[in-house]
Order: sequence, then C-alpha cells, then structure tokens
Amino acid sequence: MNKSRWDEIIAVSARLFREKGYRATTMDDIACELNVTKPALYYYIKTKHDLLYAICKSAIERLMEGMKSIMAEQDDIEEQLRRLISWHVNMFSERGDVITVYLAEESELPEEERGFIRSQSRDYEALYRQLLERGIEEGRFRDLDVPMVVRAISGMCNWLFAWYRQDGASTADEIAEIFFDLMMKGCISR
Amino acid sequence: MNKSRWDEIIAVSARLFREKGYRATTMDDIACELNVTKPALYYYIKTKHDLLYAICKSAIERLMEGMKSIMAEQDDIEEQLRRLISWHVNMFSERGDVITVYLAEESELPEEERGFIRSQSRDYEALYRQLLERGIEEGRFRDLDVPMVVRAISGMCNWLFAWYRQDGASTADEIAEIFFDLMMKGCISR
DNA sequence: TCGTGTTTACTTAACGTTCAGTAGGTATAA
DNA sequence: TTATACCTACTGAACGTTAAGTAAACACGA
Repeated sequence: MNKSRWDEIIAVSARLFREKGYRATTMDDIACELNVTKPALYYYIKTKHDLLYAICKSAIERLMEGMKSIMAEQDDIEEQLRRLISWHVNMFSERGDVITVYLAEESELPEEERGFIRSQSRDYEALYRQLLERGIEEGRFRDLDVPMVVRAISGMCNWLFAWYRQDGASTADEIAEIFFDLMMKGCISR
Repeated sequence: MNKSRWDEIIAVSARLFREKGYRATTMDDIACELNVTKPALYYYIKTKHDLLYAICKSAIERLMEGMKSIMAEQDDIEEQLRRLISWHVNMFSERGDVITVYLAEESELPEEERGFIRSQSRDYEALYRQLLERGIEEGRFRDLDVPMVVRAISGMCNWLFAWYRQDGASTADEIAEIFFDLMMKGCISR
C-alpha cells in the first residue's frame, strides 16, 4: 500500500472534517476530492472511523513528541513553559486541520477506539502538571492550583481551534508570546 | 402552544445533543425521551435545526444578559472582570447542556440561521474588549494586546465545555476564582 | 524476450439501513 | 364543533459499506 497516498487521504479527510464536520462529511466528498470513487477509499481503510482515528492519533502524538523533546532539551522551567505554549500554538499553523479535528471531533470516535487517544491526552496533562509543580518547588511560580491552571492554559490554547486563521493578523509565534506573557504576569499593572 | 412543553423539548434536546452530538441525535431519540412519537415533535417545531437554533440563541442571550447587567451595576473594573468570569463559568453549572451545545455545535447551523447568533457573539467579544480597554485607560491593567487577551480569557472559560463536570472536585465559583486570580496575577512568584 | 501469474489500484453497481420529514387520522377537552 | 395534542404508517433521500470485476504494472521462469 502506497504510503504517500495514505498521507494524502489523511490530509484531505482532515481538511474536509474540519470544514464540514466529521458526520457531515461523506465518503463521497473525500473520494471526490481525491478524484477517485468512494469504493477506492475502502481499498485503503476499513471504516470511516479509521480516518478519524488516524487524524486524532497523529495530532496527539505530535503534541506529545514536542512536549517530550522540550522537556528533555531545556532545564529552565519558565523557558520550558514558553516553548510548550509556543509548540501548542504553532500546531494550529503547521497542522491546523489535524489538531482542529482532534479537538472538535475526538468525541465521535467509538468507545473502543478512544482508549489510546484518551490515555495520551491524560499523559500530556500529567506532564504539564509536573512542569508547574516543579516550578512551584523551585520557587519560580507562586502557589497555584496546578490541575486548574493546566486546564486554563490548555483551554486558552485549545480554543484557538475556534478562531485561529492562517491569514489572521497575528502569527502563531506572536500569539504564543502574548499568551505566555499573560500567563506569567497577568493583567494587573504594578 | 404549551410554553412549558416547549421548554421541556429544548431541555431534552440540549441534553441529548450534548451527550451524543447534534447529528448523531435523531428526532426519534428526542421524542422517545419525551414519551411521544416523532411526529408529535413536529407539532411544535418545523425542522431539527429549529431546536439547535433555539438552544444556541438561549445560550448566547443568557451570556449577554449577564454581561450587560454586570457592566451596568458595577463600576470597579477589576470587580467587573471577576464577575464576568464567574458568570461565564457558572453557565456551565446552571445551563451546562445549553452552553455546551452552543459551543460545540453552533457550526452545524445552516448559514442563514447563524447570522443572529454570530452577531451576538461578536457583540459579546466587543464588550469584553471595551472592559479591558477601560481597565488600561484607568491604569488598573497594564498595556495588553486586548483582542488577544479577550480570546485567551474566553478560550479558558469556553474550554470548560470539554472538562467541566457538575460533580467534579471544584465548584463553579471556585474555578472562577482561580481563573480570575490567574488572569490578574499570573503564575510568577515575586 | 516472451508468456504466465500476481499484485496494485482502482471501477460500476448495488444493498441495506438510517432518518428527517409528511399525510392523514383520532382522542380529548373547552 | 373546534382547537389542541397527539398517533400510525409511510416516503424518499442520503450514505456507509460491499460484491464483483478490470486495466495496468510487475515478477520471474523458460
């Protein structure tokens, strides 16, 4: 089975799932965009869910990869957080379709197939919590409600799926910098 | 037409749309939950979209109401922001189904019906920006990228739709207080 | 280099189910 | 007798998936 063809199918599916939603996108839509007939898709996949699963897997794995390498190659806790936010935000410019579909449609996956995706998400959050806890221990961060702050930060970043545009006024790096600055220093003047 | 019956239909629809998704919920599902047959629903509504529209409208109108009355009855800018975040977060405990469906499924509305909802959302964001700008003018907030900070705050709050549970460890008020504190003072110790 | 079998990458045609919406009727209460 | 609030039974279209077939490329022994 042709590897680049598979990548193409995933890319097209992700784009259409993002534009129209998973349920609203038909196999005919995807096939048409690939200039083949619907049954040709079934030469590459078993079910429609396989497409969604592959997309979600790719998104969460890429998030994880980035987090792991940032935590490995950088000691300074504040710099780690900066790069983490930057990585997260940059996902929307570099893999916009994939991460958007992951965030918006993951719940459409049948229960059996969600296990791996879910566990990866939990690992991702756990690493985030570790980072904040280390920051508090080191005295760099104040005494925070760690799980809640992780949800705040990842919520702020995840919500990009609802408004981020490649051609928007700010680049991903600019957005990331503003978010990081806000999370570090807050709104209050002093 | 019976008003309380209508409310009941909206409440049941919102709950099912939240649990299973808009597309995945059938009119039979809704009717069954109401102990009637499907055509009985069509005595009250014209199309399935009407249900989604009513839910989204109810959510955004309630958000707006709250914002307007908070801005009217409170002068202190910091206190306004505190109450705004609290109002937003409390929507998830008081109208969890409605606001979750609004956030997750608004995009399923056909283009013609989205106009009003969209314009309300824009007004909501515009008021938020005004608030922050006033805070900066008054010297209470530092010099912020206002549109981006609004997206950060509303993203943080909106993302509750993905994780908030009525029976979770923290109450809505507790969550709101942590979010507000984080947005005001940031993570850094000083 | 020719012939034969196999694999790849599709096609046409259809099946079976799901589901929004409808036609037309009925029971009850005012 | 009229309006309200349903019901049974159905239609028609959409859509995931499959069956069965094929054209072209490739592998390989004679």
